Amino acid sequence: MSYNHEEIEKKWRAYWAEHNTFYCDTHDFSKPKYYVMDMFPYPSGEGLHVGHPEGYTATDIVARMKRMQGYNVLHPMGWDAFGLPAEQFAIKQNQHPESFTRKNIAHFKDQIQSLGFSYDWSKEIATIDPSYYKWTQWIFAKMYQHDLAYVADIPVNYCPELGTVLANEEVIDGKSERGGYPVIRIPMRQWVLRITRYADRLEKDLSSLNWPKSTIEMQKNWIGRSSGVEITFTIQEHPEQSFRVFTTRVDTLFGCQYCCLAPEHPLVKTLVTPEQKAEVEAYCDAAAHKSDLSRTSLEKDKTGVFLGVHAINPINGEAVPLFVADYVLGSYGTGAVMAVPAHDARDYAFAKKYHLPMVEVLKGGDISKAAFEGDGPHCHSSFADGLNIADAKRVITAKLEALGKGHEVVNYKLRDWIFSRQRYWGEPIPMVQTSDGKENAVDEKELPVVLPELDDYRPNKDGKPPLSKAPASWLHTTWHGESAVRETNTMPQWAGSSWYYIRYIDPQNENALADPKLLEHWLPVDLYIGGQEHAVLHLLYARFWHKFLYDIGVVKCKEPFARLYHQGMILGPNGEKMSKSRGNVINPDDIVHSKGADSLRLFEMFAGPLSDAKPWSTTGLDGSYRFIERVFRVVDDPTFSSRLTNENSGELDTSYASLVKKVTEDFEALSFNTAIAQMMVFVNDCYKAKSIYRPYWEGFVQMFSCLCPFVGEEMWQRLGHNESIAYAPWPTYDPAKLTKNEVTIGVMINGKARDAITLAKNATEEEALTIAKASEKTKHWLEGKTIRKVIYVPGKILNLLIG
RNA sequence: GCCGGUUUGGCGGAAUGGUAGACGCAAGGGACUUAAAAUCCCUCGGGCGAAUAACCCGUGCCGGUUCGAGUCCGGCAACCGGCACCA
Repeated sequence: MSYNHEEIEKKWRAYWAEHNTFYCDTHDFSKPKYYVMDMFPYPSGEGLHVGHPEGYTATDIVARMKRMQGYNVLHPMGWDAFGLPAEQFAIKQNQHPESFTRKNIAHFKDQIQSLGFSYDWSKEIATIDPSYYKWTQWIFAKMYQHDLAYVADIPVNYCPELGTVLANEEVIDGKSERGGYPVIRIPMRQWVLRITRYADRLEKDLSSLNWPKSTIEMQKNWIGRSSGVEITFTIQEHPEQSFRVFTTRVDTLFGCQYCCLAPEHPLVKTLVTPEQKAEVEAYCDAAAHKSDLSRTSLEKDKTGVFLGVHAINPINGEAVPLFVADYVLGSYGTGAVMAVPAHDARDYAFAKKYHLPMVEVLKGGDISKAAFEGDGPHCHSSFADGLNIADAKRVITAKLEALGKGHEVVNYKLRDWIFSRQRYWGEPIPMVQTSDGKENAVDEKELPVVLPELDDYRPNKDGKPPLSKAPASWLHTTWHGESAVRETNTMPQWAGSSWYYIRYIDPQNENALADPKLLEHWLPVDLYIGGQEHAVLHLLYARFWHKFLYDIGVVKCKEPFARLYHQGMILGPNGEKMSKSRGNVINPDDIVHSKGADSLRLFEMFAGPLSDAKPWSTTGLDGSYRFIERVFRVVDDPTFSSRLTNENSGELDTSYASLVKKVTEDFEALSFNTAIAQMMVFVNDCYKAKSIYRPYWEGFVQMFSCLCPFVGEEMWQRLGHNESIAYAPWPTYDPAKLTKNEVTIGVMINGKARDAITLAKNATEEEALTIAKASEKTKHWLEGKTIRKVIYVPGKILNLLIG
């Protein structure tokens, strides 16, 4: 009998299911809690990808270790099940997207269970369950009541050919991803969430998180906090009129040569002179029809039109021309800027194009060649002359404040979140419009607003949502006795994933998102692993909802995910991203069948650091399989198992202590590849040893079972245990066994490694020197030389400087 | 352009500032076998060499700090990811 992965995996999968091995009693507060979760998958028709098991294995290892360490571990899984592919499938096949989605979920679940993850399936949730989206809708309704949701006419990507609105991700270079038809921007009624109200907290609280630096930076950049000064300019020709600009470089105010309004700025229409009117209107019309993309793809070409009026610079009373220019964004700051050609690259380009003057107000560059954006002493700046940027900002701001013409402000790049989609397969937005045109949130007791069945899931040609064709019995309802019409927009896919970590804690609760006591105990999530592609959107949206729930007292902590980690991609064997078109896709089912789930898990963890992209390697997978066989042989093959003894000869003491220490630390640090390397070292040592102390081998099997749970359980049973290995107490080690009395250290001569000596760990410098001098190699190097200096670091190095 | 990350043998990768290359893959050799597979053991950065003798070179490139740098500091390059007229 040898290692038969199929038989072993089948046996233990059934055992875990039958014994409910991984059930987590969330009400049991007697043990410390550990909440570890994965980003839940979208159950596509394609089935599981080999990338999925990577992150899932990582969380599973940690979950298993924590269980053995005595934690009450919550390790759930669920389904992010609304989404476009199911809707498109439904349109094509003219059947409800739910049946397709449920089938995919069943397939995903079977695949995931074949991989031996220790999920507590009693916590399983799907975002498409009405019992789940009831609470997604509840959160939206609460947000509306707290003035965080509003309706606005927002330009959307509309594709006339397809007759539908598209998400930004579905628009590539101004054309629809499917079909390649032109996409235009037209305003449409949309629900919007006021995430901007949370911009400061979303930024500030990033510092409290144990998250990858890159992700924190991405979120910071996305939020885009920027502090500067708002300055009021009055119009020379209409002294009663004024506008405000935002600048981060108030120190250059004396260099302002013109000002620009965005085409959307309300003053454009009212200020423009009759002579300029035609040209300005044509310019603004053109800008309005440009998509964001084509407006920004113009990049270097800065254009604008003079409005015929002038603005007065409050710092020196100078009148400067006022333009409309589409390089100024209507949606950021005040929608107006002061232009300092000498010290801003964009203003420089614009001034060059229209032959506008420029004045250098800060020395250090050459403005005949380019704008100078560095620091230096100011000039042509009156009382700010000679000051650097920071000091000039201070004195000029103070002056503006004294004049009542300026004050410090903070701006954010972050925009409000367009939350509605003109699609069928999403959560209905729980709003109704009464005949007075007012928007009203559906009462909690009326939730959920269940998606109605439709005859036809296609979007309307006019871009109206599919739900507008819902039966009248659904569309027409009442609100507090008044007749009302239901909202037909649905929520984006991000909605359900913005709070699912809360629902896992208490998934059956019918009266609340979850029991408050449980929430207080279990949140935040201790470890959250998923792809970096969610670094901004999902992770920012979830933080936003969490902070809102904090504000209304639902959760007690400020952040949902204390520790976050991103797994790297599994690349094809050729080192390229896996894709059907490249023909380098590896199917996990094939691997589970040929080499077993344990081999797949072990390989993916051993291939390299968790966060790195790693190429698939068939020979590497074979290596993992061989290692499992090598391990299994110790209990399975009598020539090895006969070496297991109950008496400790001591020969594996150091190796075992190193193993336990290293594996415990590395698992905690998610450094699985090095933990596995140490396990291999230990197994190699066991192979060489005359006898293997049984408790050491059992400790090894426990740690190994976190990686390879099927074969781990099998070995545990063969070692004589009747209970699952999952709750066996985590191995400990005697630190004294780690400190060998003798160590080998390097001997350096003038900083170059020349020799190695073995000596007592705590040997003195004199002793080390004596031993080194007795060594042939060192003796050779010292011949005829004088030792000028000795650097001795006990246990590390002996460096002799000679001359 | 800006912000992050990466760069170490034939390959994946190890190295609290202390003998670079752990562990694995591939390759080569040996044992076992009638033979093969499997398994077990050994070798395996480059150069010079008969050598598992000695020496020299070596962690993308150029400099610096240090007794000592893959690791710290300054500059540069290439690649990957994100953002991109945000005033």
